[in-house]
Amino acid sequence: MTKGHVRLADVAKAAGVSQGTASNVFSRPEVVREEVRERVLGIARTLGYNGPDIKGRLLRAGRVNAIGVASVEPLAYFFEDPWARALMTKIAAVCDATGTGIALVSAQNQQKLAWNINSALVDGFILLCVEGGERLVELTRRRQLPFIALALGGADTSIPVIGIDNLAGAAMAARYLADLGHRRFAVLAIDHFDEHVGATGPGPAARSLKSTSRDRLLGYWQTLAEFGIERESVPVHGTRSDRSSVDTALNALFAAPQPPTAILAMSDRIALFAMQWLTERGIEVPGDVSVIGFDGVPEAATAEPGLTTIAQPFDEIARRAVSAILDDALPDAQETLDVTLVIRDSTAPPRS
Amino acid sequence: MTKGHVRLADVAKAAGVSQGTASNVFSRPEVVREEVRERVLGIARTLGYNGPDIKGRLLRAGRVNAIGVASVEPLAYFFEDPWARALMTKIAAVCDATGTGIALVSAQNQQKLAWNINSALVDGFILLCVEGGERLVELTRRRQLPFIALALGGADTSIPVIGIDNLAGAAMAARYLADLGHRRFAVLAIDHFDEHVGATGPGPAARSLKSTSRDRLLGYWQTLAEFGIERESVPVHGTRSDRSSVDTALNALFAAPQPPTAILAMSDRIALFAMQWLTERGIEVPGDVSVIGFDGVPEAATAEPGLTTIAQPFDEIARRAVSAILDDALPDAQETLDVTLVIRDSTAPPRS
DNA sequence: CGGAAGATTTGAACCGATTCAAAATTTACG
DNA sequence: CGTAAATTTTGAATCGGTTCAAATCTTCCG
Repeated sequence: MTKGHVRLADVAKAAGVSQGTASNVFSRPEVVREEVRERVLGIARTLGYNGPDIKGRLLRAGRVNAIGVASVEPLAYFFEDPWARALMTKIAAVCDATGTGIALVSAQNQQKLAWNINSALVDGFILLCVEGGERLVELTRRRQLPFIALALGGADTSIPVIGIDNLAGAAMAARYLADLGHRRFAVLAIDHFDEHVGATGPGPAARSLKSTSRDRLLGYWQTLAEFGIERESVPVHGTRSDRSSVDTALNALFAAPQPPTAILAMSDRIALFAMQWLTERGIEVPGDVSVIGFDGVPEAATAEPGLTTIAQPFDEIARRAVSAILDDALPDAQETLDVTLVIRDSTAPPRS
Repeated sequence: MTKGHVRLADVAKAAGVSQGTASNVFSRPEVVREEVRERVLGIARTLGYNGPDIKGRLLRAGRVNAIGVASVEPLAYFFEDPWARALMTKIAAVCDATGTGIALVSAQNQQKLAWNINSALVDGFILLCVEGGERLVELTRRRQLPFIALALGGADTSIPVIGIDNLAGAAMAARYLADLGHRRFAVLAIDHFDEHVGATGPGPAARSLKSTSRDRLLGYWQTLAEFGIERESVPVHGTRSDRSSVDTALNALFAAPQPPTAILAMSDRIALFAMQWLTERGIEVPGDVSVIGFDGVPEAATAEPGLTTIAQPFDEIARRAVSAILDDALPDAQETLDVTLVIRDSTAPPRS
């Protein structure tokens, strides 16, 4: 057999045509005389040449036809986290329609992440900025490729961002429960803080938070205030978005003399963990306690009971993000999309 | 500012060194005299050059440091299907540890798929062969990169495959239920057939099936035979692995005069749909009907009740698959891994 | 001071294709 | 048949780096 690799040049020589013609046979066949085309293709087959190597083409064309989705979380995050999954599903659908590939970029540590971002073969990046978003943006910027950040709050308007109206969404959630008659609330936050914020008052909380959770918290507070509920009376517990930290928070919450009748969870993931905890302890949802989530992931719909939540327009986010990269249509300003309240069975008026 | 792009050559010229030295500054800094290195780096910064472009390096090095995971399903499949997700989670973990990227390859139609496989910038492929596996293998083969097929049954031993012992797994499932005392079984298959196989007898079923479902079916049959249960008496219903086709199958099944007391589902996904259907109709699991799945996806553990199932060693599969690509350690023969029975709460003795 | 050994730097080839102006060939037509 | 127009083919440049043998520069030592 042929040792080494067969290159286009080899085929061209063997077929007795110029490399330019050989190239055309594969990439613009209509321009080559049929007879020649057949011959070249024949020779190619004989030599075991299977069309142009993508690497050469790429170098020349400069376009990869793939977009990178990056996050500071480990790679498995894309498949494990409900929010990431919901988003990726939609992004995947859009990419599928346009014939674009998806490259997952991530790494355990910052250094590896930097390397991975620099060496990812993509035409641009979609950044999942759950945490440490600024750092991710910083790394990506260097790459000098189009990118768009998701879920990144922040003052820096030079960063193209597609976000959602966290403040309004949280307000909607709080208002819905307050309208149902609830007055004793508790918040389960996305971020983790060392002290239980509920105990230390609202000051440090607002300061130490990432913008997503800050806005959601503000939205809750703002609306509850309208109902005469003061910040200080609403315990806020940080979590790590995993089962055990949610359990810890709930243990503390329900050990108190006046446990909440309504739980404002900053994500569906946390809300679902909370529902599990409650159900396992015989606390009825929504009978004893109402739970409302945030995000609108598919799992919220199939949970038992169905989780009332604030739904993000994943479709729209995905569509805009992909088009921002592919059509180089980066938004001028930071785009903020609206969220909607989806009412299911995890919320009801408090037991009187 | 600099118009166009800054190339390594530009930096070299501006710094008054050869391109070779400039290259070394970035890729093998220890070989360049410190003074020169500093100067070149300084110039680079001034010019806005952020290190070697990956495309050039790639062309030369030939290695991408990414593996492709391909499937004939749409791209969203990777994030939506529980089995794919479970596998991807593990693959992602392994890749994370080795600093390898993941590129998702897939397409709506065969033609696009071929194109996508050919143009994916990867060092090798892991093939998720749920359906149409042979075609996928065929396409990938042309690419002349290392690849390994998962879940591909078949006689062709020239294809490197990591599989599981479907026959033994199915046998284990059937035996467990039969030992519990069940005698009236029904099978929910992964494949879809036009006619309900149960009605037409076992012949066509075995013939028309993909190897995975064929082996599982054979495993069921084989073991049930030991308990004196004949093939003909076990209805086998095809599904499309979606809610509605499972519903259809169950409707037919439970409309019969003697509905089954035990359901052998060929995947957890199907089993979970079945449990939902049963629960919604007030049929108790495992009180009235026992359900056993196959695969061992995470969702099986958190379902209510927990789903008894045959667990695949996802960890091991992922580890071997990735290493097969990265270390070019393609298995000589087809590897078959063992599965294990995981007993949860969806199975119990039949109501006497 | 001469020369060997070691440390740096150079320059050109190479990776595998695409592209395009110019040359060669074919076709069309008076 | 001659020539203009249209169609094909050619050849060399280019994409943006890496690599390595050879050339040059430093050190070190007798």
